[in-house]
Parts: sequence; structure tokens; C-alpha cells
Amino acid sequence: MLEIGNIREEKDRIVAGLKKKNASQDQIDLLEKIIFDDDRRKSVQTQLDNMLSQINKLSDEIGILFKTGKAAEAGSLKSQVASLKEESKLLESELKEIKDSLEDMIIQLPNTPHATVPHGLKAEDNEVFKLWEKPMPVLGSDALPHWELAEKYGLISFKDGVMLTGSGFPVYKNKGARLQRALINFFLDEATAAGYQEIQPPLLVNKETARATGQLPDKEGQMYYCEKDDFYLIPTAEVPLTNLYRDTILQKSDFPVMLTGYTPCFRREAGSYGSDVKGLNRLHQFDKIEIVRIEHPDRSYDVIMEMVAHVEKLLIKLELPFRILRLCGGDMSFNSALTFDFETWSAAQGRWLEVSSISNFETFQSNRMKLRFRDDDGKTRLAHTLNGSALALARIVATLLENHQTPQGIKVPQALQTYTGFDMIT
RNA sequence: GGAAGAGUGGCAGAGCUGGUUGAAUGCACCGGUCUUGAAAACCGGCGUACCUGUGAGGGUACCGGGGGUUCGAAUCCCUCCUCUUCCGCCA
Repeated sequence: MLEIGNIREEKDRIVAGLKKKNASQDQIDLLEKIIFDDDRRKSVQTQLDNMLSQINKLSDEIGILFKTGKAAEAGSLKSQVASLKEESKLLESELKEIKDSLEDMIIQLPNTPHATVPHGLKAEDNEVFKLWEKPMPVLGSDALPHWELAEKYGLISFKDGVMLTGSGFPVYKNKGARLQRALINFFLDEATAAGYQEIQPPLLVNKETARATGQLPDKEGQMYYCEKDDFYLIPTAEVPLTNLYRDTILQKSDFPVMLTGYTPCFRREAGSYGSDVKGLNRLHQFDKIEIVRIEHPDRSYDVIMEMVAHVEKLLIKLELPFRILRLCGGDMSFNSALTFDFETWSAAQGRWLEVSSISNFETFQSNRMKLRFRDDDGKTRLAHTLNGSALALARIVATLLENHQTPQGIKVPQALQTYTGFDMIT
């Protein structure tokens, strides 16, 4: 959620930012209305406060009359308060209405992009920030896509998943299951070695939590929902991890806040179809290790590069061809001010698969969840939040199988062998 | 799931027979005096948000969440949530 103060004070910058993010004219037009309504909010707040102040004063006077045994004289004061009270009720409901509609409007505005974000509308406009340095692997003509490899070696059963639940819920078996566990441990170990604190959060969260990181209201349809208990299945560990710091005021000495967690992620992915959902490409349930950082605003753009470097190291250790994209304004998520996507090369499919997305949200999340810190001058300010996948398992498994396939079997990268306990899948 | 009790500022803990209580007191924390330095002692400060004012300041709201009674509620009532204890169930 954008800060109202920024909307008021830096309207031109916000307009330019919204345009870069490919916002609609309707969204841009909201700014004027927001400022207008915020003026109204202030004026109604002032009236209300003055009125309540009067009520308080009169009530005190009545109290004194009662104490000094002049209760009989309180009658006219009481009726004064009664009428003021009626008026104040009206103002109160007016104020609430204005505040609600203000929030409704502000919530429709996406975050504004950082200066380094490239212009553009769609995926093709993203900037290739970095390409892996080694030559791309060349596979034989008999190379198989991962879903065939998974079947050939008995690693994953998509069929059984359909039987148990439905499509998009694969069952990992044998060395496939072991590979999953190895990757989880590998990623968690790498993250904790880099200084991230390991967290095991709940997989179901309440409305308030889903709201604070921005999943509600706009991504409601993407989450699984337990109606009976009013809980949402998390679409990413970002939700519970970042919310750990909801409504808090950090001391500067609390920085850096570095969290990591492994969780399954649940996504309805309504509307996806075709080759997008083939094999492991897009699942309703997949495993992911997330890294989250809460930072001083002065540091957040250094920190995002640290996170990029961390993920890059992981992919190098897994010996997977990758590229890093700096997303253009039109392709970035609603919440983000700057996003780097990592894609690994799916050799047998001949396409890039997104395996990580690292974003700086600046104060967009912290504003909504009241995540502040105390600055040197003693004042509270909103902290910056960042997160990234490090890494998402399913697609890593897909490209791992495809890129490391040989006529003898699938080679396990060196770094992973201590975790798998085998160096070859045969 | 059933029964009883409880939820107050960073923590501990008063207030809960309704009226200078945003909230005693202690600890923690910050500043100062003292000291070669530190500790102790003493003095002062010490919540968040919003409105208003150039500023000093003034005002409003908040004592788990929401609603109600009342001229007035941390204090009374309703409801929800959470915690503790006992019973039941269970990995």
C-alpha cells in the first residue's frame, strides 16, 4: 500500500511510476480523488476531535457537580452532551466512511518502480541482467523432458497424485522423494550459512495475515481457503515469515532481519492450461525455500543484490544454466518496486523456467502491516521488506533432471551428493 | 469439545464498589550529577496513531478485538479471540 504522505507530496513522481508500471488511467485518476478525500478526512477529523473535546469537558463538569452535591444542576449539561453526542456519531460514521473509501482506493494502486526498472509492458521487455557464463548444455536428440524422465526412473507419479487429489499434486517416490528432501536440506543449509534464521511457520494463516502481505484482497482467488475456520493455505512462506514482524517497531540494532523457511506452497493457479502446466512446470502444491529480509531503507537496494548473489551461487552449485532478468515495469508484480527473476534452462522443453523471484517492496508491505523501526532522531519510520525464493523446488527438479540426463542415468551435482547419498539416478 | 479463571504500557504488576488514570509502583532503557573509570546513589526523561500549530504547545483515540449501558468506562453488560487450570479426546 502506497503511503498517503507520498501521494500528497510527490504526486508527479508517483504518476510517472504508475505509468511505468503500466497502470490504467483510472488508477492514475485515483490520485486526485485520494488527495481530495484525504483533505476531507482531515477536516472531519478536526471537527470530530473538537466535538469530543467539548463532550469530555462537559462530562468533567457534570462529574464535579455530582461530587459537590449539586447533581440537580447537571440536567442542562446532560442534554447538551446528548445533542453533541448525536452530532459526533454522525461525524464518526462519516469519518469511517471516508477512511474506508480512501483505503479502498489506495489499495488499488500498485507500488511504484525503482529508477533502474526498465520500461516495458510484457515479458519480452524484461532486461537480461545476467546470463550464465558457461556454454549451454547440448543434449542428444534422444533427450527426454522431465516428466518422461520422472516416469522412466520412477521418481514422480503424476497419476497417483491425480488419484489422491487432482492434477498438480505430484507424488514423489524413491530417489525422487529423496531428491526433494536433499534439495530442501541443501537450500536451508545454504541460507542459514549465509546468516538467515531458520523458521518453520504455520501453513495456514488467517485473514489479517493474508491481508498484510497483500494477498488479500487482490489475490484471493489464487489461494486455497478453509471456509470452516476462515484460514488460507499459504501460497508462499513469504506470507507467514514477513508477518512475523507485523505491527512492530524495530530498534536499529535489530537490523538486519534475515529469515528463511521451507514450506510447501499452495496455489490454485486458476486459468492456467496447456504446456504451462505440463509435468512440474506449474503445480498446485510445490516446495519452496524462501528468504525474507527486513531492512533499513538506506540498505535495501544493497541487500537485494546480496540476495541475488545468494541465489546465483545456489544455481552455480547445482550446475544449472540460468539467466537473471530485471523485470520491466509492466511485468513486475503489483507489490514490487524492483524484481529480479531467475530462470533455469529447461533443455528438453527448450524454454526458460522461472525458479526464483527476488523483490524489494520498499514500504509497500510494511505500510500495510505497520512494520516500523526507530530512526536516529527517535522517530518511527516504515522499514523496507524484501523476499526471494532460494529456491523453488519443482522447477529446479525439472531442469535438474533434464540438464543432467545422460545415457547412463541422471547425474547428481556434486554439491547435492552428500544430501542425496547417491551420485546417479539410474 | 465441556467447566472454571484470566487478558493493563518493553517486562513485572496496581487499579476493576465507574468521574484530573494514558494509567500507581518496580525493573529495563535514555540523559544528567557524582567518580580516574565503572557500579551504587540521586535528579530528569521514557507508548502508538491521528488532527491542529512555523514552533513551543494544544486536542482526540487506544488498558486482547468488536459492540452496548452511562452525562462519563481500564473499571458494568454482550460477543468473539487468546492464555492458564481441570475433564474428555488424541499424533
